[in-house]
Amino acid sequence: MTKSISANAFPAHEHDHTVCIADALDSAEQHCVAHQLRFTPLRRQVLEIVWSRHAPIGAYEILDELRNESRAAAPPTVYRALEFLVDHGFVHKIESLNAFVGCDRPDSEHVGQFLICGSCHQVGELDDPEIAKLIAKKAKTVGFDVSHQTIEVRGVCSNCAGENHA
Amino acid sequence: MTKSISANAFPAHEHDHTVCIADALDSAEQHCVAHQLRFTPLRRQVLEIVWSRHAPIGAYEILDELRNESRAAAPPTVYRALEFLVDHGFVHKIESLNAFVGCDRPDSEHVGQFLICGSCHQVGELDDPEIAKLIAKKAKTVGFDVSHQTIEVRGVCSNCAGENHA
DNA sequence: ATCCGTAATGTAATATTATAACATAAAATG
DNA sequence: CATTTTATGTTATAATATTACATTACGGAT
Repeated sequence: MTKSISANAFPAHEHDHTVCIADALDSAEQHCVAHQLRFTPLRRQVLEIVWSRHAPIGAYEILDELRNESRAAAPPTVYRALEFLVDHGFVHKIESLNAFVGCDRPDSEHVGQFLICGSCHQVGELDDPEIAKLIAKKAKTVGFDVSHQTIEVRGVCSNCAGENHA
Repeated sequence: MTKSISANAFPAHEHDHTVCIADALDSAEQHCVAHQLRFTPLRRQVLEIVWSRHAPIGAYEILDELRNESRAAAPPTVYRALEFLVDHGFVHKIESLNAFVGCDRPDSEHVGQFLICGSCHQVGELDDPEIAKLIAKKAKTVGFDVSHQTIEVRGVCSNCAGENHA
């Protein structure tokens, strides 16, 4: 069975963040061991900060958190850690927000399709091959050969839609 | 017949820019008249600059052009004109580039799907309802109600793919 | 035509996001 | 343990975008 939505997509608002953060860090660590990547303290720390927010976080917010955790840091510190995390699929950049979210599926070569809730500001991640294929196919009809897709969708998640019943 | 790709998508590299720029300005002007929008000299000038590039152009590049054309200008001048142009569909923002491209179809309520050529840096615009519908449908399966889609695709356009024959 | 209210633009300052360049430190490799 | 590479520290600056407030131009009422 292929999951078409990430495990971290719009968890119930009350869910236990500590567990999913720990899972994500473990998963990243395992992936790094398996692929001979250096999961340094800084990279782990940045990934933990990203996950802790559980919503898109800006580079300078990460920087503030690092400093709160009494780590000497400047912008390049953060951007370099993010570059590593993005390159290896532990984090995605949301272009339309200039912000970053954690991804718990570093292994799959997925094209993230992001669902950005305008109410709770959390981001769910679809990884639907049908969407990717349709786009590639349509582009091909005009002779365009696709190498990468950026898909970011605004709207309202189910948790938030359900909360207006008052 | 519904066109699924914009007239401005990847014209031959030798095409006559002056004509498409003039067409776009005329089209924008007509739209503004019809909708009681003020197509001021500044807005026209910015739109013309955007179209002249015929590829994504940054706000500060527009600013430089304005100044070249001996118009007093500061960043807000540009960003406000762009806001108007984007709001009314004369220009789209390419989020992944922090840059802007002209659109020649202000009327249609289209969700632009942008094809960004990594070689010539031009941008084609698909406006394919199937893609939009599929995304909305897939999002719905996880309870997400879509209001806006940002779709930006990297790759190589047909003109550029054909140019490597040496 | 003149006044008035609104919308657009001018202007100065500053916020936010991101990178360049070079120095230092830590780790992997032979 | 010496060497090479990779990662991080540090300073400065580039690139993108907005806030706040002053001024001007426009559109509608009289």
